[in-house]
Amino acid sequence: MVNFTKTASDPGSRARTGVLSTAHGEIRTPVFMPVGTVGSVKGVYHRDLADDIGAEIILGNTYHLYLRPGLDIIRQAGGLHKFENWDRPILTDSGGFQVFSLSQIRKITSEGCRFSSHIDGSRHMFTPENNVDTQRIIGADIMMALDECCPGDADRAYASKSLKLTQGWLERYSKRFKESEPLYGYEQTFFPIIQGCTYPDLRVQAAEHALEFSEAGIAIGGLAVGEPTEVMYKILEVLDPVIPQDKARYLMGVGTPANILEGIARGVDMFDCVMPTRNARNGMLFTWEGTMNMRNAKWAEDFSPIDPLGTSFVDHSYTRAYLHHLFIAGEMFAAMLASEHNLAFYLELVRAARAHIEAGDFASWKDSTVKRLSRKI
RNA sequence: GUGCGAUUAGUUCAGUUGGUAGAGCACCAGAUUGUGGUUCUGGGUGUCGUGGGUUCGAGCCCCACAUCGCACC
Repeated sequence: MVNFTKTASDPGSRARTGVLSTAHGEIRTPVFMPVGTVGSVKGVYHRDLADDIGAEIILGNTYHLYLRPGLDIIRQAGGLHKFENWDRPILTDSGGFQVFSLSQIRKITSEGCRFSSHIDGSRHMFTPENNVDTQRIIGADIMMALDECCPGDADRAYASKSLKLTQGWLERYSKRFKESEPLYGYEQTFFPIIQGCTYPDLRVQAAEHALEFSEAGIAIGGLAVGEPTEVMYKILEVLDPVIPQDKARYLMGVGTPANILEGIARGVDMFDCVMPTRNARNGMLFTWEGTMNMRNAKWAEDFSPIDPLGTSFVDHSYTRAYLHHLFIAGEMFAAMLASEHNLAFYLELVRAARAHIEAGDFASWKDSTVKRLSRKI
């Protein structure tokens, strides 16, 4: 049985620690989940993901995996865990966000969403029912409900209409989930998603509805999609008292190191974001002292370690000058080293947060840390 | 040795009837939030080969020289 247990709370904030138990192992929260869209965390060995970085769970994406390699291949492989050789937990996003962000041609109705593939233009449709079936085939430990991600600047009428659609889909998704079985002999759970855009009353209504379908956890979607950061924090504060303490809270797609600490301070347990890996490929490193753009000429003759405070082996095995050279030369090794560093930093960040929550001094630590993290060096 | 062509940003090259120069790439910066190994934004970094001449004014016209390329002897 997939379940969440709260283990400690911080006296100065809403932060808490917990354990989410799944068939593929326990996840200690707060946690950051590296994104592995198409069955790979880009540029990182699974060995390093587990042992060097310390990832306890990674993501896969239903939209991408459905289009390529396709469900037949994944079923033949025995599920995504076996296919990509990862024996720790996996969470799959439903693909609702990708239909929103990637597909040029899409039509959303109460039945589901029609879209055309960004790969070959072929036409497809996701319904709540076939989305459950698809995530059963992928075999994720945690499946995500199909939802419509509302733009951050949507007006109230649109946000309200969109929310109703998401809620109708959720009811059908939950029904199909209960009526279906796992394919590979281990239990799966699913998280409903709270939408409602930037409107507090819609968010509360959305949370109350979604909680009816929540098992171990619940997700907060539709944030960090164009609205100001303060608005996102405000929504988290509105939702915190509405969600019971025994549900894991997953803030989807967020974010910067500062966003994560502020999210933890507002009761969030789980995060995922492409930022550590995508920005790594563009030469940006996150460190305890701030961000570094490794493409900048100032690193050309800096023969000190990549990050003296870093926990990854790459931080101490290679110099800044070398990494700078690799980026300027366009070497794929540059993206690999930077991705390894950034993910190791993100995981160290949430490990440190857990330690400070357990020590009871998270709030003050968070305030001083956020300032350091936001600098440019 | 002779003839022809070329010489403009780091590089490859544009540059109108003469009005003190632009583009791609590179380079230098910035962005990136449920990932299309992307993408986007901003920045011109110059002794127009050298020295003379014509002209109110020359990257452009004239002369000489230098260097490179091609062809011929």
